Amino acid sequence: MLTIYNTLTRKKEKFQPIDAGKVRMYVCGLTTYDYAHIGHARMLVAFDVIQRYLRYSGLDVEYVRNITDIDDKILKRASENGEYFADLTERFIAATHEDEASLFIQRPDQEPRATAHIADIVAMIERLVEQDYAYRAENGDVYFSVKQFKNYGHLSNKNVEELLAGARIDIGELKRDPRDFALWKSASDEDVGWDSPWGYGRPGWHIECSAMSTCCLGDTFDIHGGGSDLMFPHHENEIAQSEAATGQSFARYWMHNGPVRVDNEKMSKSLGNFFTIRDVLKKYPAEVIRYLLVSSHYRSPINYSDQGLDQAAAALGRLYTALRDHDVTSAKDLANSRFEKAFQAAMDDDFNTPEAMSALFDLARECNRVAKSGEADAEQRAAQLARLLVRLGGVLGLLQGDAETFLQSGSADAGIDADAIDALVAQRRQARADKNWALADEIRDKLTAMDVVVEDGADGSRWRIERHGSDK
RNA sequence: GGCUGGAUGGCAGAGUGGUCAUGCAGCGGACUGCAACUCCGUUAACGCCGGUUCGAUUCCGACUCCAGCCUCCA
Repeated sequence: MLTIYNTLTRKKEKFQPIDAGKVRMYVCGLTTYDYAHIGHARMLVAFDVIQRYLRYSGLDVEYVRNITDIDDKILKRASENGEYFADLTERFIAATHEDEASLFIQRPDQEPRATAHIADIVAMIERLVEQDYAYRAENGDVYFSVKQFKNYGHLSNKNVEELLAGARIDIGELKRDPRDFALWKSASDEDVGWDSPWGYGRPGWHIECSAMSTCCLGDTFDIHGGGSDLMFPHHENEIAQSEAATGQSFARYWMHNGPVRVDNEKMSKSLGNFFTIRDVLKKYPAEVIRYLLVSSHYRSPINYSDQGLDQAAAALGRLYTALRDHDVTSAKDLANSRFEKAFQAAMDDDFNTPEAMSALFDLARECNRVAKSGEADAEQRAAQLARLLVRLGGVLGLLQGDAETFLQSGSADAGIDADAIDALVAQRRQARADKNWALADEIRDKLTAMDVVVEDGADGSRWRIERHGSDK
């Protein structure tokens, strides 16, 4: 039985979809004016794993993740670059899709863009205005009236009165109440914008998610996700807008992934302490990054460091080592093994990936043990275990590559010369055949200097790369 | 200040009222020309102070420290 930690109640709850067997999930995606960083990757991977596990569990998933392709930061950046905003966003949407593919993140079922839903946004604002939940200011801005919505602050546990005390009151304020937030921002004719009943302008940030989620999934749906930093005010505002507009309850389960930290501070654009996905891909294989992101529980903060990536590489290497030499594709697919049960139990407990991973390591050990047991059907059984390892790894988006390829891969920039390494290994094999141990050791030292580890087996030697990202 | 969440062995990171997390590292052994890989065994932890309990790292309370949100942010 799947349980999910619901931010709304601050408790783990039994997951019961609105329609049996079907899950509708909306996740707040990226604002596309720059390359995605590891903090974004964390969100993308977390919900990718969730989505994969829901499907693995036999549920029919409709996964929607939006793209914010119009907002102040986009316009500012486009203006700085001297380019049309849509050229900027198209470029970074394409770049982000590349990064997602690198990290084995599956595409959502729908990926709505704000600019393609202006009519839905306007329609929702109209409903809010009609019901007095929103009002037009003198300059054409439209604001949501927070005090009109009784449940405001429920998700983030904010006291509306205290918000008022702390709110900034700008000079020349157009809002009736400082807590109110913009649904529609007026724009001058030369700015990017769309016509609306309140004049030329563009949508506020929060309303797009209300409009797109409702549009794609209905007034009420199962799961709404996003980074924990979006809880307030973004998600709080979404709830207010959506429930005010539709009169229906909005999302049932709210899920928030934890931040990525660098030196104990949140990685963020404003702090400037971020590493883009592409930066890190130059130093480490994509799967290592993904492993790092899955090796902590999705709600916990995760620290980003080269040391962490090195450890992730070592751990992943262990799993891939177990897969070597086994004919996975033709092996029988094991069902209902104790390993899979342990994996499921962990994942059913609010997607506890670290614990699920421990089941994978137990499985890898068993696979190694069986393989060298010397029993008659050892290889066959080991291959079955390996196949299971690949299948369960796949639920986490891991272990889908060729084992030898992974073990012999470095970073994109490592410049590994496999031919040269093979040549040295061949020389060493001859030296060993000649029992020239001095020469064999000398060649091994050379390989070690190249970050290559040789492993001598009964039927020849092979090699793998030992990664030391922090040394470079 | 308000609201969240956290403090676990050398590092990372789960979890549990009394018995194994797991990975890396360490130690002993098997294997190996020596190693590596692998296997077997093994060391080691639960911020601080009280309380509940036969027994708490796990429940409750205080304290200290850390982080996130309260302003754009995954």
